[in-house]
Amino acid sequence: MAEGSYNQFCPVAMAAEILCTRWTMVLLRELVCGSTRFNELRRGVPRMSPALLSKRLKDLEAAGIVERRPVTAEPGVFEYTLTTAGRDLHPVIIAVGNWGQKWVETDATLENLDPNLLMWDMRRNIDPEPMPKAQTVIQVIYSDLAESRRNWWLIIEPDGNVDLCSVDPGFEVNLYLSTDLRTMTEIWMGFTAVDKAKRDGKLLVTGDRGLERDIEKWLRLSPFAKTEKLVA
Amino acid sequence: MAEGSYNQFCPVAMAAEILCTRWTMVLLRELVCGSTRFNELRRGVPRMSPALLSKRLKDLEAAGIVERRPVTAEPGVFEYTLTTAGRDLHPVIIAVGNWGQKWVETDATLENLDPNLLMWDMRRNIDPEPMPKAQTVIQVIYSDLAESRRNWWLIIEPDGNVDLCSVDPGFEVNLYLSTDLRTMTEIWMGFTAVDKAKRDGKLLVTGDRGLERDIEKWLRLSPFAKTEKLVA
DNA sequence: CCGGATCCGGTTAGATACTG
DNA sequence: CAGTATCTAACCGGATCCGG
Repeated sequence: MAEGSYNQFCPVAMAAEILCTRWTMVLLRELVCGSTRFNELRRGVPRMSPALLSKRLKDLEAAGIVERRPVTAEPGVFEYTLTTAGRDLHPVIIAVGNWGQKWVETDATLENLDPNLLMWDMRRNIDPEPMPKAQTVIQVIYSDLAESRRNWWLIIEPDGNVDLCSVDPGFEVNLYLSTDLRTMTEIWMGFTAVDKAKRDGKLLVTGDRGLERDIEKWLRLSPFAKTEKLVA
Repeated sequence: MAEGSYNQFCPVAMAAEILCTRWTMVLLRELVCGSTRFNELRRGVPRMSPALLSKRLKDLEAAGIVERRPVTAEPGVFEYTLTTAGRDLHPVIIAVGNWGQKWVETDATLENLDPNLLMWDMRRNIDPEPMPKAQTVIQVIYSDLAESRRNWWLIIEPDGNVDLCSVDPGFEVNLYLSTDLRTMTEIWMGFTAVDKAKRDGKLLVTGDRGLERDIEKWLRLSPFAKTEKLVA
């Protein structure tokens, strides 16, 4: 009998033994979202110690959820990918996230503002389809933050790849979003509409008129933003 | 900022902070299944210490998932019931359980045999509808277990209420199920069919012919038994 | 009996630093 | 880049005890 076991044959308990240890669900979200490298995963779970991340990845591998493979082109570098069983956790993540969006208080959520996580999330959800077919640079300015976390650049390449920089890449900027971190997070979460933030003077959009007009097309919100919120 | 927080505004992380602490998912399963009293809950999570159960119930109450109310008829006795937010966790439990049924190895599951939990689960899933409209007593005999855990009686009252006894209640028995704990658990989990267990001589059913014939009607299996299993 | 609270020893997680 | 090592703090399990 395993050490940390609940000793219950019920599939909820058997699954919870694997899935409901500290950080595991958040780590799985990162994996489901497509992160594969150790340090890429670290960026998605910055408060998780590397030692624990390493242990959890081993546990998930032992559970048949994750596969660890050396990257042939880069010696000493490894890739963590979900197995079929791991990809099948998607409905679990969705169910947990939907419940959180619906029932966790907005105020509690907004106590955890983090520009790094927010920009990282925005980056991987940008839709390049409605963008110009040339390189496009969007600068986000959080006027309430200290210098080192204030300015962010999203660079959308013609091939649709999106890069994120926190230091000025030196390219011409096509669109500026000037706001504060809380407002941008509220928009991302679906708590506040882009139009309302603009009307309230909390979001200032300047630059290319086409990009500004299409902002609700290319700036995709959190996958859970559409879920109805039932508590304040 | 809360102590054990992941510090992530993502709804998966916010929900996981509440739901993915040790024992919580299993406790929620008990609540979803309808247990309301402290000691009734203990019976569903026997390996959880009462101190931790008490703490978790407080946490769930603070999270708006559980309501604790004194039972008016019985002073000093309390009832724990799910709020609307708590009942809305049903899809989460189902998603976790389905994943567990599909992907946790059968052998791992069957390392956690427990006649008490099994009978407790069977009790609350008996369907009285296809049963005779008189009191019906079913005795389950686990021939591989020690005396104290070998014999169990399920008593189905005419009104559909089902009682479970581990000491002989003295009633006339209408049907006997003689088997071993692993076989009965395999049947309950949907790993083995009743017919196959009978053919293999691992389950012996004697007594009322009508009850025997209808066994697959009134003996409802685990809610996850229908989920396809994809690993050995 | 019911509904916990208390104490103590072992395990787990966090912080930080360090290595190939 | 991809992790280990080490130390400390928090948490958990098990037993016991207590008031109504």
